[in-house]
Amino acid sequence: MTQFSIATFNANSIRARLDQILDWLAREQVDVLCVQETKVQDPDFPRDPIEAAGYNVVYAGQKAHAGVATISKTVPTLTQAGFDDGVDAPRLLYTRIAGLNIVNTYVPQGRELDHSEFQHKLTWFRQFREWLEARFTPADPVVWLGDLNVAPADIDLYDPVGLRNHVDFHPDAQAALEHVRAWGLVDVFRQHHPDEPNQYTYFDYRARNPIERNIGWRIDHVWATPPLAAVSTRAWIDLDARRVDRPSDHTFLVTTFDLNDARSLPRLSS
DNA sequence: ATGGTGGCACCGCCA
Repeated sequence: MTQFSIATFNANSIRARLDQILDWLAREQVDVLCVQETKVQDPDFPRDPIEAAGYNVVYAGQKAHAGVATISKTVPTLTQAGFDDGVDAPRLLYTRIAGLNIVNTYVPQGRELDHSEFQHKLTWFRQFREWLEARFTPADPVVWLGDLNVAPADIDLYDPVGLRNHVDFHPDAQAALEHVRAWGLVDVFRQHHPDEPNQYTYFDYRARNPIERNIGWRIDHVWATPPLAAVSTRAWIDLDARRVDRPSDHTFLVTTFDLNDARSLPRLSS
């Protein structure tokens, strides 16, 4: 049984986390790693060391903020950065790999409820659903993953009461994310871990010992269309990859799929 | 604890 593994990681600067990423790839041997917050403009992207490690990489970035990259063992047959208007290029990177439509996104965080960036966040989700609708149907093999900057439910963060009005947990943000889900997506991590608490992908390193004190959020996600979710075999959060000497605040989130079970995967051939 | 740390910019901004 061939397992196809796809991971996501908000690096908060791919140059600062390059050693961590290369070490992790060497150990986990995933087929695809989607990276967010690369924080580097394309001419300065560290593609040589990634290719030297035996991986292909495509990327769309800008100076200092946002930016996405998709690292893969095989070369994507299709690549597109950003929405069609080209305005949001550093937040969305679409690739087609092994017949799967892989959408790597870094959703706007939103800053504060009364900030225009929060409206941008809500608009972004609506725009993203339209982007999906224009290209795919829920019968296609589509996987959407990345830093989605929303904890979908109370179980997905450490203090659902105190953080009710946080931009990553506000009902408006949850509804905007739900609007995308309702197009036809399944939370693959939750599918494998229903009702399991304390499964977090983000630990704010402004708090002291956030992992030990469980100060976490599940805001990074892997969502898939039903036929693809149906052949997912596992999903897990890799807390061990965190570096003590240079801690990242997000973790690696990994999902595997059994692509040999292709009966339910129409249009899988690339 | 309305702080805290970390990254990259440039001497503040963003998360």
